[in-house]
Amino acid sequence: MALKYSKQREMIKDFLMTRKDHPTADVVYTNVRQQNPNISLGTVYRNLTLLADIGEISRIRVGDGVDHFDADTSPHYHFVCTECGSVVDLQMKNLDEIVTLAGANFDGKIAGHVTYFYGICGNCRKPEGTS
Amino acid sequence: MALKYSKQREMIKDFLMTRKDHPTADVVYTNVRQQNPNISLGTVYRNLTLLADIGEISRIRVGDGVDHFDADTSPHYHFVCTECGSVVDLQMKNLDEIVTLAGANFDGKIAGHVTYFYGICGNCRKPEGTS
DNA sequence: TAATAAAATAGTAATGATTCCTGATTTTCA
DNA sequence: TGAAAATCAGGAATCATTACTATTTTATTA
Repeated sequence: MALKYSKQREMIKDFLMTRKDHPTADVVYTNVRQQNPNISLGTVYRNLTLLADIGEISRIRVGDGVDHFDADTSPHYHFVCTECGSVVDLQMKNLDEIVTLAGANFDGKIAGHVTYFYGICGNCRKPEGTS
Repeated sequence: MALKYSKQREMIKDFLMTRKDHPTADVVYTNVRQQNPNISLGTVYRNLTLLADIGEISRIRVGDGVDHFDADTSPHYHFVCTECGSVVDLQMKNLDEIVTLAGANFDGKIAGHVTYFYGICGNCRKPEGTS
């Protein structure tokens, strides 16, 4: 079970760290392939899952049927554009206090929450040809 | 495009209304099949999507890779058990004010939010054999 | 009520994201 | 260096969901 170094894993992590958006496995694959044309899609998936499991990256699910990945593991919220599908970070305070609200009338143990916002992003909002 | 009556659609909606939990398409399928053994899985998916599109039911995505459906379309929040995977309703106030927080430092237009909570449900929390 | 157009169905094939499998290659460390 | 363990490439398999098509239902209208 001991983790061993892998060139591929390093490339995947490095690529993810260069991106402010939150690429999908397939986007990671096509990009990393430009440096290493032999890397396989399975390797990308396996390493993204591994990195997420050990907490070096985080997996983002925003209901579009595809997992996104983020090299920034600090807690923060995301916005999904319903027009272009882009996923971007939001600058806002943490909302952990809502867990208390949720637990008030509940007999289980709430460990955390998942929140994301949706709407039209700044780019899609601008009409065509507006400078 | 006019909607026509369909026995299958009625059965699906009726079944969903009897459930407090939030069944997946496959659960709907196996249950409705007890009344109508000829119904096809495609018909279940098509009608669930149609009913969700016209707002008669709602589609719930809680990151487990499977869509859940809910006959209660009023806005409310869900809890997902990380142990047994069950999805249940939470009794708590609406959190729409967080959309304002999210929009404060953002140049797009935020239309809404998706929030769900996770942890251990009341059933899974109880040790075996405890009465 | 019969004819007819539109919508819906059953059954099956196709899709797309992701995971699994296998034999070959790397990494690690004694 | 040598060998065990981890990782890889490539491809097959899985699983939820959607698409396709010939047939059946529903609704409308003569």
